[in-house]
Amino acid sequence: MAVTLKEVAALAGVSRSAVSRTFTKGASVSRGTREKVEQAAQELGYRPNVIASSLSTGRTKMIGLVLDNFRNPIFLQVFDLFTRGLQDRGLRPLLVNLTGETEPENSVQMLQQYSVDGVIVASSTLPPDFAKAFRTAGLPVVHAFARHKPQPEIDIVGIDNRFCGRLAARTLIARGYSSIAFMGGPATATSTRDRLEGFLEVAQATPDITVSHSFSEAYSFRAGRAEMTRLLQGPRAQAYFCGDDVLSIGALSAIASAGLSVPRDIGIIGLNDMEMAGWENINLTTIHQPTAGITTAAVERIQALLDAPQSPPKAQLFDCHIVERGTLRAPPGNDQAG
Amino acid sequence: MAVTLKEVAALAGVSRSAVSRTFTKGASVSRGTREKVEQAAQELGYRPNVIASSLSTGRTKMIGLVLDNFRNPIFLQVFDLFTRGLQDRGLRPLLVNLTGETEPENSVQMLQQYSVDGVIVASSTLPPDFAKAFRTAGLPVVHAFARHKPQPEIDIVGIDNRFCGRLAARTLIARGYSSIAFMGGPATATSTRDRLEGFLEVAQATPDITVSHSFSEAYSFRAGRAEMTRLLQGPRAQAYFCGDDVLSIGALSAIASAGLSVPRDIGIIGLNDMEMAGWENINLTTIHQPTAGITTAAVERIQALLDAPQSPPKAQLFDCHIVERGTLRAPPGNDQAG
DNA sequence: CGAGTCGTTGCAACCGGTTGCAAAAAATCA
DNA sequence: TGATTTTTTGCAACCGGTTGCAACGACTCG
Repeated sequence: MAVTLKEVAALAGVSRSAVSRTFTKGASVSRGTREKVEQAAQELGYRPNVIASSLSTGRTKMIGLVLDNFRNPIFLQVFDLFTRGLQDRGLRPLLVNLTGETEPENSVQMLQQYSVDGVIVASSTLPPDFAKAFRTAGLPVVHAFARHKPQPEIDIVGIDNRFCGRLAARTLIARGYSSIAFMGGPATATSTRDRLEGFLEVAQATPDITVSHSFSEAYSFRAGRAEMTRLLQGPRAQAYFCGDDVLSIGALSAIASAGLSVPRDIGIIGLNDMEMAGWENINLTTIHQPTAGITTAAVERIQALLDAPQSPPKAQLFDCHIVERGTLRAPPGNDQAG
Repeated sequence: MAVTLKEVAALAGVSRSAVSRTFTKGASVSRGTREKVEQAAQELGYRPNVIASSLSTGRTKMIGLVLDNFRNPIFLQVFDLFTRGLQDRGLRPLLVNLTGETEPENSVQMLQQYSVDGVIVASSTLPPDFAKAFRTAGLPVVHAFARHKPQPEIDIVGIDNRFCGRLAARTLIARGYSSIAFMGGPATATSTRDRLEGFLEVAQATPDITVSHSFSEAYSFRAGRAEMTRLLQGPRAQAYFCGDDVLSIGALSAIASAGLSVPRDIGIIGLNDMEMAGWENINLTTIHQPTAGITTAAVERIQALLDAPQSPPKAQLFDCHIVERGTLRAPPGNDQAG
């Protein structure tokens, strides 16, 4: 159906090699030949077939994009950033939806069958070994939103979740909350475990602070609402660090349903700073995760790996900071003028 | 790097054809040969390379998935459904992010270069001709969330937006609102234009009803909030049909910021029934769009087209219905018991 | 036991490109 | 101008598979 190199060669009156060379940059073609070929190609509407050329070159310019979270709206943005970032560099995302799957083997085989040049795993919940399976199979891989490790076995880019946990605890304590809690995502998620660790580290090192924690079933509204509803039935903390924004929003709705008010009765701080957190009817104080920086870095890193597959893995960490909105009370001694 | 057919053939002591045939269902191989080959393949960890085989078979099992909206959370669900639907049928989504792009040519060429077997365009805002470009180029295509047409030139699956407009108008009128308005998405979106038409059709045909309309800049929270803020500065309608849920949520936040209450002061009805609409702190009355049904139908249709590329295009329409929540007042004469 | 069937197998060509190599053509130099 | 170097070009093999075809062997049947 599509026009092939052979037809172009015939029309231009040159060999197939000549046509191939005009479309391979850096190859040696004379001005005259190039013009004849370009003319013929133009006329026939010829475009070289990437798939066919990949057989000899070993490059498909396809990148496997592996995702396992399609519930959290933040991933829509992640999606957008990844697909555009790849496209802008002439790479094509071949998608793998991992929902429910935890064994890497299937994905590895599938992506190998399609000869992708590399793989980006975007998930904060997958176990650290997951991405390693791609590397073991010989595929360049970078794990975005990964758990931090000083000497990683594969390339990772993300945030320091323990730091975020500490930041949250310090912030709550500085606001004068003396009874604080962490309401995490799923107990199995590495991101949640790390955030908890950092949170406890600071809380337990500070005198006169009561700290507790619990987990939700998923990083989702429903899970957050359910967990906060449950928490409100017992003795409650003064402020909660929720493992994620969407979880926070679920918690906020549970609090509202219980007839309580934020930040008057309870303080909430989230993590991610997703777009919704800034919506006026949500107005969530949260820790900003630089999604754009992370995705860009991941794309750049995978591209670098294509050229130098053997370069030693490194970890790239991005800074997080508090975005002040309306779900925490002001620091004590701070006159709430206005 | 990866194991090839040749190596398996060598280890099994058979010809390359024999190996190929054991992995091609329907091909003729004796029991003995098959066993030898399977044994060898197992041992080496061989998987046939789809890319290579596509050269002869003309099938890559890749489907181009073309999207242009990465702001509206409903598309995260659409994404999930499409990628899983395709995967479940052994197809692979190759993603095209169309943000900002309106010319189909680039996407057509790109997807042709990758020899995708078919294309799914998922957008309610693209002009009807967009998807046609793929068909013209010889690629099977189905347009999901497309504008309805009785005799389409390409396969479409979606909802009847004019019907939804009429349904919204009838609902508002039945609730006793006498001054109603449509707050649409972008004026260029076909979905918005059609919803408006249906809305006006009913409103104008009903005596003693005042009707008006306006457009937002995009299907987004910010656009909805901005437009409703603007509307509240003039004489306002009693109830608004917003072109989309996320737009409705923006409108709700503007209304709250203005110190007004829903549904007491203003009624709102949305469209989509995205997950968030059901969140207790949003609780939006809306028209349900059967996203799952649409995506499933689109995937099934594209698969059918792979086998019968010449089958005449058809339009598949899905029914919509009202989901009653808390942003419209009860019908008049209906005692609000409870 | 020989002829006729039928399922199995390998050869070789092909899918749409790329690329090493050697021959041909063009450019450079003496 | 002829010899030498450099550039351009086509041939042919290859990337990893598939498939038409003819040869082969086993099996059936008369």
